[in-house]
Amino acid sequence: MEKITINSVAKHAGVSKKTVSRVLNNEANVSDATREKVLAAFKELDYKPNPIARGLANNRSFIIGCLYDNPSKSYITRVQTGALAACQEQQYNLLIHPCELRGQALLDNIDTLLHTSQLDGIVLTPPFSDQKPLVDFLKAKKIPYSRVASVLLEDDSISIGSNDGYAAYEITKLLISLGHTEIAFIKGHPDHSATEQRLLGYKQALEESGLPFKESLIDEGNFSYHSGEDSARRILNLTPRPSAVFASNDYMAAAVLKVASQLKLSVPHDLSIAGFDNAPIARHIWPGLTTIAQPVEQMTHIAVTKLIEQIKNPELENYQENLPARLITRESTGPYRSS
Amino acid sequence: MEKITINSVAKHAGVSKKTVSRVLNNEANVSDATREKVLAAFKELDYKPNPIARGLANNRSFIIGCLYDNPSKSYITRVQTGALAACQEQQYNLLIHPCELRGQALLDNIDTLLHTSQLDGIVLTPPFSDQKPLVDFLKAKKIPYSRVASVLLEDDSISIGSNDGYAAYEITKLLISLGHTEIAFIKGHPDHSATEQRLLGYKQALEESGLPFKESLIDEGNFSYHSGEDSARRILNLTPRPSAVFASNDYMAAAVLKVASQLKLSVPHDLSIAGFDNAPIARHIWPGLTTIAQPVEQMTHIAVTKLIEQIKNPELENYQENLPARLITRESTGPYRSS
DNA sequence: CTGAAAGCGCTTACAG
DNA sequence: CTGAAAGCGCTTACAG
Repeated sequence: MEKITINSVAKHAGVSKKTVSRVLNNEANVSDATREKVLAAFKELDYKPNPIARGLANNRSFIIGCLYDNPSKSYITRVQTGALAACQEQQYNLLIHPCELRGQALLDNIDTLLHTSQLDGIVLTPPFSDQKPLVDFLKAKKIPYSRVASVLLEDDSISIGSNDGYAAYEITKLLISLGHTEIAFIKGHPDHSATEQRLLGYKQALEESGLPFKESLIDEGNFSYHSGEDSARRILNLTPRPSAVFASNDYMAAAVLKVASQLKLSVPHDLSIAGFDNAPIARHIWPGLTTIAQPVEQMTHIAVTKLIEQIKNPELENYQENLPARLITRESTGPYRSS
Repeated sequence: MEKITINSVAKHAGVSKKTVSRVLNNEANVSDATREKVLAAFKELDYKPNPIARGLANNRSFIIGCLYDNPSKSYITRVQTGALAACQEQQYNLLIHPCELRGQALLDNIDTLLHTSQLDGIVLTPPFSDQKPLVDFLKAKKIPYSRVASVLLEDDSISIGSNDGYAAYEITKLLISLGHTEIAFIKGHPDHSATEQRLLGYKQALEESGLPFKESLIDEGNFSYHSGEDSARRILNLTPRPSAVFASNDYMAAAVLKVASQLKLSVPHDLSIAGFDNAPIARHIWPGLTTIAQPVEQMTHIAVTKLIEQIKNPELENYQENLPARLITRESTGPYRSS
């Protein structure tokens, strides 16, 4: 069978290919009768426009790039799900680009990506979304981008956030309401702005409840399970031992649970544990983790949708939105008991 | 700044654009002197060929599609990692396409994908890689494809496998060598051919050791954590209670561990548990899971590399390879003790 | 409301 | 070994 192109359709419908193009792009200035004829031809010939030809004529690729560097597979999958849905709705393709923030020559890497894949736009996920040099680079190159981030900058870019600080505040408040006063905190990776936000929420909850902030209860993690194990060993050997631990993500919280088990501590009887992210592991371990669920898919979906809208219409003003997170209470947190 | 195209390079180097094209594609029949001149021009102008224009002229997109439908995020990520690496090595882009095997009109979905994204080829991961109708469809459409699969068909397609049956045999043998005779088995999702392969390996190990195969010890799962919980509740209430459980993947094995904890059974003292896949959860829970590690990234890498080679040279004969899996022993398995 | 021309940045024949 | 022409399947000006 021969190839069905815009020319076949034009011939079949008895119009010029420019007219076919108009119908294809939903342009005005086509009479209803003509439009009908062309649409009928589309159906009869089972015509599918060639996006490559379209791209060349338009100087567009209809491809959005998605940048990430995250140890959590479930987070990545959620980002992809949201981005993919938005792309499909608008007939765009999604190109995934995992890469290391700390890798050499990030900007070179991105520059090459932009050229070789001819991206029309790029969506930045944490920690890239908080990288000033990267954002400036894209701005200078005039590449449309949008950010899925934990902080809304006073930037003029498209950013979709979720209030990490407030969520951390809420979960700390929960621990306090259960009677805990010695609450350890495990920090995340310093490259992520969420790390600082979550710590701020923790501090604020303590302060509001009149509890002292103790530097000795703060431990450095980096979001990995392994770092959580190390932190847990240090924290659970403190005297007095904290009665609760709030880890900045669920992997580290799961590691705390493991170390607690090894130390024969019963959770939540001897120790309450809270995490962040609602990763699958939060419900795959026992006891399940009390944690924070963010609407990651939805955030990414909006970020990509707005990005494509801006690509189609560069005049569009920028868009910022903060979506709410949700506290999920499971079995890993319980009332304080003196030991 | 103006755009650098093949014309700019041709002018700069003082040759025709056809000659530039030859250098670009590493074709023969270019004098060394000319080649040098052109290469120098590439550098001086920082020329990057436009893949879209190339694609249109070639009737190629330089895009490979990756099809998957898998509940395990870590598996998906591993597949993507391998596929992405292979694509980048050969200057291809990767398009991810999660979709439901059981969804309505799979073939329509794929047909649309092929057209709207202009894929040059497609890599099938389980369970798609075992779908005869899908494979036949691609063959009829003459779309190059390759399979990452648990079974090598006597098919003429590119397939990269790993011997699931043998791995399941090995892990069952391990349990038997530890003294277990009542070993329950939780099956995976029926759509995956791995499900049957793993059961076969289990059976073979029993048989070889002179142990009877008991239908009552086999439970239906579907690879999800939830199904593992259900199976575990049934299995751990059997009389006599099995002293070991081999679950067809790690999520179900983790669920068995959870149910065992709830029933106050100590692992591995009262119950040994083995999984499959070496998912992150296998080392994130305590005790860690004895399991099987397959070289998923490597399998996918080879599958995509061979696919692209075949796209570039359709004369190439098909390629089949089986990679070995590896048994990983952790704390969840131990010697049999009578209760 | 409709169309003929030129062009997007490359490559495939075809000449020489 | 090198190049001028035509074309890939669309779209953007420009006319009418």
